[in-house]
Parts: sequence; C-alpha cells; structure tokens
Amino acid sequence: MDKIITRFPPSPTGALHIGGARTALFNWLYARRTGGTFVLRLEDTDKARSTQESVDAIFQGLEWLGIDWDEGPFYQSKRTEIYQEHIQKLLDEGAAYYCTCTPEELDEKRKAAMARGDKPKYDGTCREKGLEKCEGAVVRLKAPQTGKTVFEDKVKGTIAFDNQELDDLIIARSDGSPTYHLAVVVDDITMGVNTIIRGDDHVSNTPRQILLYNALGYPVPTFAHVPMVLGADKKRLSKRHGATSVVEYKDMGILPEAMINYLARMGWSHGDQEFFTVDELKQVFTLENIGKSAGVFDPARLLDLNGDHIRAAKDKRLAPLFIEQLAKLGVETEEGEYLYQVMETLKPRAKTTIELAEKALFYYADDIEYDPKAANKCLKAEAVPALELLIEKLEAADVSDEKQVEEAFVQVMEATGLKMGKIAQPVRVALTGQTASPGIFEIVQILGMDKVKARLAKAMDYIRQQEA
RNA sequence: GUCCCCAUCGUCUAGCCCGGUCCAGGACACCGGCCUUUCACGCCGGCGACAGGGGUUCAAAUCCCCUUGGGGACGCCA
Repeated sequence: MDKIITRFPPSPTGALHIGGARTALFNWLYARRTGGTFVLRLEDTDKARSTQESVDAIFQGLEWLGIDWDEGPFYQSKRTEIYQEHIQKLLDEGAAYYCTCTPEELDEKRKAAMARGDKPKYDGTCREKGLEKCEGAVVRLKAPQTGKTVFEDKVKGTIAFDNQELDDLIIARSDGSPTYHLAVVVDDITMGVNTIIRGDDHVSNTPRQILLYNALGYPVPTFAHVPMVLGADKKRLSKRHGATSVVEYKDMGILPEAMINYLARMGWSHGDQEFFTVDELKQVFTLENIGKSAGVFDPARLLDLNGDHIRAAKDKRLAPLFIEQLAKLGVETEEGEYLYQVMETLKPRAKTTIELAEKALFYYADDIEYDPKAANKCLKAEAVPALELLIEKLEAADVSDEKQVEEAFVQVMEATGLKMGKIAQPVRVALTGQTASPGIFEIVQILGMDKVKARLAKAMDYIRQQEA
C-alpha cells in the first residue's frame, strides 16, 4: 500500500466546531498511525463567507488540540490557475460544456420538479447545445446519464447511486471561479490525497466527485464516511446545544487530551477501553473500528473523562493551566512545591481546571470566609476546648509530617473523648471555610503551622463572638 | 417529494462480517451501599437495550425482506 495521505479541509466560515475537530482528529490519527502525511487546506472559495478571523480560529483550535499538519496550510483562493487548467481540460475533451441557464430559471425548474415529486436536478437544457464561452455562462460537467456509480466506503461498506440520480453539476461559476466539487477533487488529486475521511453528510457528494475523478482520468481515493455528531435532541449540533466551538471548552477548563479522548471515543471504539492518551491513540486508531451510526454529544462524559485526565496529568503539565485559572480568580502564584502539593490534594476532586482552582482558593486566602451553613453547623462552643488543645498538640509536633499531624488529632480525641468527626469538621471549617475539602491532615501539613494556628484562633474568636 | 445512510440500556458503545459460549458485556449519568475526618477518588450492588413484523435455520442481537423511526443530500455554499 502506498503511503497514506489524509487531509482536513475546513471552510473558514466560523470557529473549529466539535464535528470538524473530530474529522480533523480522525484524519490526523490515521495519518500518524500509518506513518502517512496529514495535509491542511483552507477551502475559502466562497469569498462572501470566508474570513481571516475564522482561519485564525481554526488554527487556534487545532493548536489547542495539538493537531499538527505535515503539509499546508494551502488556500484554495490562491490556486485558481490550477483549477482553470483542469476546467479547460475538461472543456477541451468535451467532458464539460457551457451553460447559459440563469439562476432564476434553474430555481423555477427545481421548484417545478419538486412539485411533481421528482428529484430537483438539472434538466440538461444546454448539454447538447455546444455553446461557446460567453458572459454569464457557467461550466457544467457532462456526466453519464446511465449506469451506476459505486464505491466501497471504509466504514459504511458498498454504496451505490444510479447515475440517473445525478445531474450535470456546475464546476465553474459564471465569474470563472471553481465550485466546491471541482476544487476539492482537483486539490485532492494534486496534493496526492488518497484517503478521504469526512462527515457522512458528504456521502451523497461522493458519486459526483467520483465522476470528476473519472472525467479527469485519475484513480478514485479511498473514502471513509464518519457518522455525524448530533445534539441531545438528535439534531445537528448547533449553538442551541451549548458550546460548539472547541476552544470554548478550553475556557471551560477542559484539557485538550480529554477532548481528544472524548472525540475519538465517540464513533470509534477499541474494545471496552475508555481512557486513551494521545500517544496511545496514534498507535491503535483504525478505520475498521469506526461505527456506522450517528452519536449524540454528551457533555457529562466529556467532564468525566476530563476528571480522569486531570488525575492522570503530571504536575508539570497541569501547573500552568492551574495557575491560569487561579489568576482568573484573582490569585497570583507561581509554580513550585507548594503548588504541586495543593494540586495533588485536589486532583481527585475536580472535573475541570476551573474547579481545581475554585477548590484551591482556601490554600491562598489571607482571610477565610466561612460558608454560613458550615459555620453554623460546626463552629460551636463545644469545639473550643478541642481546638485549643489541638493548637497545643500541633505546636509540639512537626506538622510537615502528616503522620505527626494525625497523631496530634488522635491525642486530642483521647483527651476530649470526642470522635474524629467532631474534631475534624470544626477544624475543616476553620481552615477552609467549607465542610467539604481534601483530607484535614494533608491540609494542615501543606498550610503549615503559622496559618493553621491563625485560622484556628480566628475560628475560636468567631465562636466566642457568636456565643456572646 | 426523490435518492442515500443509519437503527443494542437515557447517552457513548462491545458483540453482528465468521448465527449457538448473550435470558446481551463495559462506560457515563442516576439510585443504594462500602471505605472514611468531610467531599471526592476507589470498590460493591441496583436500574436499564437487541425499534416492530415477517422469513431462513435445530438455533438470530447476529443472515434476508418489509414497516416504522432518525439523519443526510438534492445550491453559480462548503
């Protein structure tokens, strides 16, 4: 088998959305897996809708996901001569012809055909007229009117269309610019693309494109049509379903490796395995294991997977993201041992890096604010003696040793006759302001004696104030 | 409307190609419980699906047909 060459050809008319990102991912993974080449191409022939902002947004999305390309980015807008040559070649060979039907006429014919219950295809008015090039004329492919166009789809199997169903598609607009079908096929041919992995909304475009390959005299590439990603209502994913642009998930505290894992697992499977690293995917991704049916985008699963990836992430990898989120909450801090320890206690408790930062706030606060319910429930007079004794015991110990911290708590338990819960909860609220937090011993160890003492003292003051 | 594609728990899916080992397995979500200083994590358990109908066969989630449902395409958009 020749070297695999895949491509991702977004049209820059918006951000990189979930579906596009998955298409890019599959093409990228397949190229990586097979040692092939991955090409990036911007399909910007629609001048009215293509924007530089969209181009940038797409780059940004790919960069965030870590999807890199080997060739390109190519811009269709810069390849007009190449398209002209191929269009002219088809014209010269009689495989294409000029058509002077106006958009209005065409529109009427379409409506009439629909009303009749027919397929709204071009009726071939100009097909045999032998028209010369003239103002306002488009170029149409002279497609076969009988027979079948059949292809072997890597995920769907054999797909066949009667050529009667197809019509003479326009390959050049009246301004001479190439249309989508012509441009894609010429690009894929000239860029050597031999494996086309794309959304299955393209299956009905495929026979038309195959006809173009035939007319141009080039071998037809391998097609793999991946099922679409739908929203919870089974409709095409759109703004109504929440965030559709991948970078929005970055801002939501999602890790790119989690997004990739999620995207890969939706529509593709590898036995019962759910968790994949990117490197792993590059090793095991295959076209054969892509499912045939459309899938619903499920944010809950993404979140769960993100939690798994947070837990699996190395400190060095997570630290910058954590710091960034802390900064958004007004905490300026830097990477170091303290930060690592903080992260370690929070990793199993966070589904996003935002959550990670939110739960870390008490580690950085100068003054703890009590959650009213928590204070009400735990900061009561009966806790004072235990807190006082705890300060005493902790001061006598080395709090940098978690074991000694625990020992201090045990001593307080024994001396007061209170259960661990009765001591730990007031301490937890005193140190964090909340009833839910990482383990109390590790918090004491990380915070250090000075802060612990100050916070416990403050809690006792608070209790006395409440009692008074 | 016409053509194309699809159809296993609420969701993502394994199994389907090469029928029996499947009164259908895993994961998310949900509900119980365990662990325990709280919350998570983890562990254990529960809930929960082969769209319907016909065939073929000793035997069908698996093969065939029909119906229904969903999606897509039908542009001088990509």
